[in-house]
Amino acid sequence: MHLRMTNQRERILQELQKSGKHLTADELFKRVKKVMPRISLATVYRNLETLSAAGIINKLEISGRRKRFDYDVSDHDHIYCVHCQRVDNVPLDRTSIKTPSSVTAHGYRITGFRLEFAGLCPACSGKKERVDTKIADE
Amino acid sequence: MHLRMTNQRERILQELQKSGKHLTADELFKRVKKVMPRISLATVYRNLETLSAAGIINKLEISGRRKRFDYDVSDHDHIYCVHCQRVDNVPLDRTSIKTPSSVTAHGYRITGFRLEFAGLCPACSGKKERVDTKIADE
DNA sequence: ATTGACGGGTTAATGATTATCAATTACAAA
DNA sequence: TTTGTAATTGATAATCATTAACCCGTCAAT
Repeated sequence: MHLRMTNQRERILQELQKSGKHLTADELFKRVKKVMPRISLATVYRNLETLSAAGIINKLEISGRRKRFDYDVSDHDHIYCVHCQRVDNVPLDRTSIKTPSSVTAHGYRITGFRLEFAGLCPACSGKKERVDTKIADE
Repeated sequence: MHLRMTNQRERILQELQKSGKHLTADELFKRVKKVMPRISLATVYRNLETLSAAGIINKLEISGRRKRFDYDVSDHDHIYCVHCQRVDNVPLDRTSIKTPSSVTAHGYRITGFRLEFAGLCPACSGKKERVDTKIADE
């Protein structure tokens, strides 16, 4: 099952790579639109789904609502800003995490895990001092 | 800042505790409705938000779309079934996870982390054999 | 040329959650 | 008690992200 590289599919992929960021479908749509004004948002969603299903890109489901997509498919974890929703990579030693035994996991057959850090990005950390109290009980 | 315990607020809390599960707003709504038929879904959403903001219950944002609420506010991680969405606790030693330094985390001020396991619950694991292939590339 | 699968664009629909708003209730001061 | 004020409720509309439906165009194999 190899997949056809259509113009829009390729452009979506290119823009994601070029950005070097973890973009939402909507953000990517805006970028691609600049170069392909007639592209549809549905096409972006469809192709992001197709591409991630094919393992070419990575679909991230971070806390909060919108999915983000990552050109980097290698194993790594993420950190997101609780204030501006920005997402960055966290190069971390994942080997420290021991998969719990089936017993402790109520008999589940474990297929994977996800580690995600939360915090304030440099920009938001600087701007807001009193956010700390709000973050504390979140 | 203490919060007023209204009838509906208390009942929502009670039902969540009684269930012993990780329920969605909607599931909880159905349960509470049996005993308070006039309660509104919005009231359930509002109070779950209020209660979790006050630290009385825990709001879980697991992969996927719907939020779930947990009566247990102690530090623990979760596992969810990729097939039926069920969520269970994972008693795990969280101390094994080292918070990355600010440097590796792009200068973030880290406030917390979330570890979440995915898998097939006993029920779904038994029923479906060929799900494995589907799960594999997800 | 014909067929048929695959994408694409447009638009409508869905599902979860949040916002709005008028009516009601709780509580504290008079 | 009465009254003023603010919080809370129920009903409903709105929002947001995502997906589905639909029809049309393109290209590759027949």
